[in-house]
Amino acid sequence: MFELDVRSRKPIYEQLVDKLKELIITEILKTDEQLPSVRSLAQELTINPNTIQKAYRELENQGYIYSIKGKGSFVSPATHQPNTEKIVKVKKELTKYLSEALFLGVSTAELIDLIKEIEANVGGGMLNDEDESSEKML
Amino acid sequence: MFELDVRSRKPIYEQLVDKLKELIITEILKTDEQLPSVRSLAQELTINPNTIQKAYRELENQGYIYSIKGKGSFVSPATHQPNTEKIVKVKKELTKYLSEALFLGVSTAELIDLIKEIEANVGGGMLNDEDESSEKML
Amino acid sequence: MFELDVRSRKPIYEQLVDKLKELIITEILKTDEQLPSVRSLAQELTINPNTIQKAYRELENQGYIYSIKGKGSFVSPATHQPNTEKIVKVKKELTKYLSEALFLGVSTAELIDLIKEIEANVGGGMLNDEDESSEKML
Amino acid sequence: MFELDVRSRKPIYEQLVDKLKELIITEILKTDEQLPSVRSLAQELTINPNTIQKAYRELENQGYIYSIKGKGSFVSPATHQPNTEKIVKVKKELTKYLSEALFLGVSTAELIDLIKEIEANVGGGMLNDEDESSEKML
DNA sequence: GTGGTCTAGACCACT
DNA sequence: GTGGTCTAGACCACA
Repeated sequence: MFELDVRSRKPIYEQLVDKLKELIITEILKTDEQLPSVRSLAQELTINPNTIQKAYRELENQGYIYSIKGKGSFVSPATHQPNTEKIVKVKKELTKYLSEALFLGVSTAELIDLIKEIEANVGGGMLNDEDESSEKML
Repeated sequence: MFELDVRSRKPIYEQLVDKLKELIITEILKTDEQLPSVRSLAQELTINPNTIQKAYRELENQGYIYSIKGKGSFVSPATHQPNTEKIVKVKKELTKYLSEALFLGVSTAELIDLIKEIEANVGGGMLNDEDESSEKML
Repeated sequence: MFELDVRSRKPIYEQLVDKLKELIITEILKTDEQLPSVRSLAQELTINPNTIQKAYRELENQGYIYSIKGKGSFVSPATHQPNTEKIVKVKKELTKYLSEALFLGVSTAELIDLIKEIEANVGGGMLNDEDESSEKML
Repeated sequence: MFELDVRSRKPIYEQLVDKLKELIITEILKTDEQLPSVRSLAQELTINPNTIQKAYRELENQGYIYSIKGKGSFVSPATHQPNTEKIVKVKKELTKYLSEALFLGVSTAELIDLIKEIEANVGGGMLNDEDESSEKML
C-alpha cells in the first residue's frame, strides 16, 4: 500500500504526508473517510507510532484531515475557498522545478502533457464528478 | 540581492543553492562567469564562510559550478546531455506539486501560462555562444 | 582499526572515505549494516565529528552508504548497474598508475597476480545473498 | 600539446606533473632531453610561471628530471635501481583503484587487457618483456 | 587573494 | 541517541 523508502534523504513522516495527500487528492481516500489508526498503521509499516502521529498532525495543520479524540482521523472535505497563501507557496515550488526541468532539456510540450495527465487523475477538483454522499460527521 | 531567511526550516546553504541555481538557469550568471568569493559573499550576507562553502560544494556536485583552488568559483557550461536521473527526480517533484496546485483550484490554463512564462526566462537553451552582453554582475 | 595519518597531505575525511569504501567493497561491512555513529567514531578516532560527517556525506554522494536522520548510517546495497562515468574515471587513474608501475620495473605478471589477489578479496560480486557469516564488526 | 583542464578538482601543477611524467614514461621525452623553459611553457599554456616551477620541482623531487642552474631542466636517465618506496606507494594506489574497478563491475579480463595495452606504450622500460631482473626487492 | 580542511562547541530535527 | 546545520576562528594549499 504505502511504499516508504527508508533510504531516502526525506524524513519518513514527510513521505507519509506526501503519500496520504496524494491519496486524498486523487480521491482514493474520500471526504470523511476514516484513516487507519496510528497504531495499526505503525504496525503495518513497522515504523514508530510517533512518526505516524507526526504525519497526521502535519496533515491536520495543512487542512487535509481532521481528528476526533477517541474516534480517529478523517479526510477533510475540500474547502474550495481558494487558499491564496498555499497556492502562492505551491506556485513558488512549481516555478523552481519547472525552471529546472526546462533547463535540463525537458520540452514545454512534455510538461503540458504531464499536467494533462495529472489532471485526469486528480479528483475532479471542485466539481468532483459524482461524490454526493460524503456529508456526515461532526 | 540574496534574500535569505535564517529562520526558515530550509537550511541556509540550501536556500543559497536554490538562489544560485536560479541565477545560473536564467543565465543572469553566464558560463564561466566568476561567482563572488566565499568570503566576500559570507561577509555580504553576514553568514559564516563555511556555510557558503557548503553551498558552493553542493552546486559543484550537482554540476552547476566548478571551483579552482587559488582562483575562485565559476559557472559550469550547460552540458545539455540530458541527465535522465535528475530529470526523473524533477518530474517526481513536479507531479507532486502539480497535483497539489490542481487540487487547490489552480486551473490547467493557469499552469500552462506559468510554464510559458518561465520558458521565456530560462536561458535560451542550447545555442547562445554569441551572446553580446555578458557584463559581470553581482 | 582505522589508521589515520593526520599529518598526511590527504585530508582526513578523504582517508576515511577510502577506508570505509574498502570495508564496503571487501564486504567486511555488509549491505544495510549500520556504520558506527558519527559521534562514536569521532570519539574513537579522536577527531571532530564534523570531519566524520563530511566523510559520511561524501560516501552518501558516491552511493556507498545512506543516512537516516534519527537512526544512523548504513551500507547501500551494491547497485550493479554499471556506472559508466565512474568506471571511466577509475580506468583513467588505473592507466596512470599502471604506466608508472611498469616504468618502475614492476612486471606484467606481477600486476596480473595483483589483480587476481584483489579479485579474491572483493565481495563475491553479484550473488551473496546467502552469506552465512554476517557477524557485526567494528 | 598539453591539455590542462582548469575545471578539474586536481590542481594544475599536479596535472602538469602527470602529463610530463607520462611523456617521460612513454619516452616521448628522451633521457637528457631538455624540457621547455618555465617561462616559455607558462606563456604557451597561459598559466602562472610559479605553477610550472612547482611542477618541475615536484618532478625533480620524484627523480624524473634534473635541473641545472642557468641551463634548464632535463629528463633524468631511468635509474633502474628499483625504488622500493615508490613501488610500494604505486601498488597501494593500484590496489585501491583495482578493487574499485572490480566492484564497479569491470572484469578481470578487461583489466588484464588494459595492462597489456599500456605495456605496449610504455617506453621499452628496462626491456622488461620477461624481465628476469625484477625479483628482488626488499 | 582564492578555495579547502579542521576544530570546538551549540542547537535543531527525526526516530 | 541519531544525523544535520551553523558559527567562530585557525591554518594550509594553490595561483
